[in-house]
Amino acid sequence: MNPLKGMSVNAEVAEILYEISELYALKGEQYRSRAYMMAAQRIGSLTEDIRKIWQRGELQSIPGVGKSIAAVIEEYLETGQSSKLEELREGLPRGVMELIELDGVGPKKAMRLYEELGINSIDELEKAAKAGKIRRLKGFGPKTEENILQSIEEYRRRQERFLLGAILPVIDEIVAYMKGCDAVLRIEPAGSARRRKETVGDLDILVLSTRPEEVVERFVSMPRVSRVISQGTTRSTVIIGANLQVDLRVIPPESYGSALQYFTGSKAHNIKLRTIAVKKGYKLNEYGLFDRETGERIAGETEESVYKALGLEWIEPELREDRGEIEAAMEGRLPRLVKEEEIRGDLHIHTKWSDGTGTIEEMAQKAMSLGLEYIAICDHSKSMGIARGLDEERLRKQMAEIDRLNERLEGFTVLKGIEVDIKADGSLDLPDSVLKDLDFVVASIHSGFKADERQMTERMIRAIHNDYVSAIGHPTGRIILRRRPYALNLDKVFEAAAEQEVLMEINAFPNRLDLNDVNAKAAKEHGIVMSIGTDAHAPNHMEFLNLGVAVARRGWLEPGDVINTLPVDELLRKLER
DNA sequence: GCCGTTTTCGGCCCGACTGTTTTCAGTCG
Repeated sequence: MNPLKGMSVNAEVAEILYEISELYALKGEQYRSRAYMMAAQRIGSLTEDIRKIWQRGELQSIPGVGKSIAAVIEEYLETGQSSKLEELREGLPRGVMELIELDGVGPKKAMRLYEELGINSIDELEKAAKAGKIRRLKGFGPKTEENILQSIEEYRRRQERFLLGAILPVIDEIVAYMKGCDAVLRIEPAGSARRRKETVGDLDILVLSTRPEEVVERFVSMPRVSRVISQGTTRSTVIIGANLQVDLRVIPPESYGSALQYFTGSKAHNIKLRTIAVKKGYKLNEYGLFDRETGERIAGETEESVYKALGLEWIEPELREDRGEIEAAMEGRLPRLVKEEEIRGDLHIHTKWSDGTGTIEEMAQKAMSLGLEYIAICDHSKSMGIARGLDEERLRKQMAEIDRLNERLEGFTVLKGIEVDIKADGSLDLPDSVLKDLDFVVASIHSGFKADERQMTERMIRAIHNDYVSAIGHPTGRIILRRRPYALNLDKVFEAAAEQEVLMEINAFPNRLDLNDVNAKAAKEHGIVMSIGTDAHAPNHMEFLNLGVAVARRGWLEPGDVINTLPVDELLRKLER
């Protein structure tokens, strides 16, 4: 059974290259390792199916892919295997790879543990550490041994990453506590949270202060800190709760912009930026942009000043993934990203009629309080028995209730909709005779996830060809950290959707975010317009709209790419068939 | 292994912190 099944081919190829990169790192070939890492990262972000690029013979046009890596990719696409990977794996027991998962253990230590003590698994490492064998190695000591044991403990209860939606409230908590210290002049979350990545591995908090020690002191004494990993004069790392790592950086005021830039990342984005700096005779770090010769400060107070001095437009944090944004900034063709305040409605709402907890009116009231102008009620259809899905009769009743409610509401519209189930054969769970009377039809797959790619793709394309479908709901079906996307040829799905002018949903529910950023960008490139819906099952779920906007922004979407930026009358005109 | 208005060879981002070292290597972000 191929563990990569269900991933896109691009993700499979990236995965292979990542593993090769890690194996080279263990062998001490850091530059070769990095080359594979860069190529993997870039391929994971490609919006075009890599098979197409290969068929055109243009693999080497991908930045970071040269002759050798192109050959690895080609072999993998042809045979589903990589002889280079096999070869590297043979040279090293699998367990050694496991060791570098531990905090504080990198390729060098892992290899020495393996070569000198024959350790090739985390379990063996634990035994050796408990027996006091680690401290006897040259360059290791009692402290390292103790840290290894602690890291093993953390590794075992570690949750790889956290949902963005779960992390944002924690950030608010930390910011509020830190503001209680008057040495804190300004505090800002940076890192992947600022980039609004769908999952966050750890938190980076940036503080402006002229009294850094006091700030660090406040930081390590936060209420939920369970372990202090490091505590310096300008920098500290702690674990809060069971396993959330939080990094603090304290920066003097004059370096605000460069520090914010630096700590926002991503790593790949920053490396590229610093390479540009080097070529221009500068040095870029968290304190500013400096002339390499004279040491003179060129920029640093604002992020804009740093980008400008490097010949770039300022780049929105959500774009900073080295997915082409630096090239776009050089050429002045960055997108004008859609903003949260431009979203006028939520196009995927559940109510008590099926498995939601709010009435239609409660959902409308909440939407109004959020400043929205409309919502689309999209309860489940009948085959979702568990969710009390609606049959035609109940749906008609709901539609009548919405009509009555709309008569009472001013400056707000409740749209009549449905989240209709796409059945195994691609037909829909409700007849056209009722779908045609709705304003907004979301069609989604909720069963039969195990079907193969061809079946799944055909099923979805058939649904796209229904005359009354407005949008495909959570198109890939993935649940972040839990369920892989179903096998689907998205390229073909997007082609059909573009041709039929069917929307693709960006489902904003925290553990869905489906389409994701890369797929949203790919859909845009196919000429598809997207709809953002929170899939709210309770009134406060509508606050997740910001997560959907985050995905859209990370997918380079502009206001015209998102249908809910339209006022309700224009929206309805667009949806007419 | 990749890449090129300093280069087709010789570089490859940069600094903080820790633990082990008496001046630095490894790791991390």
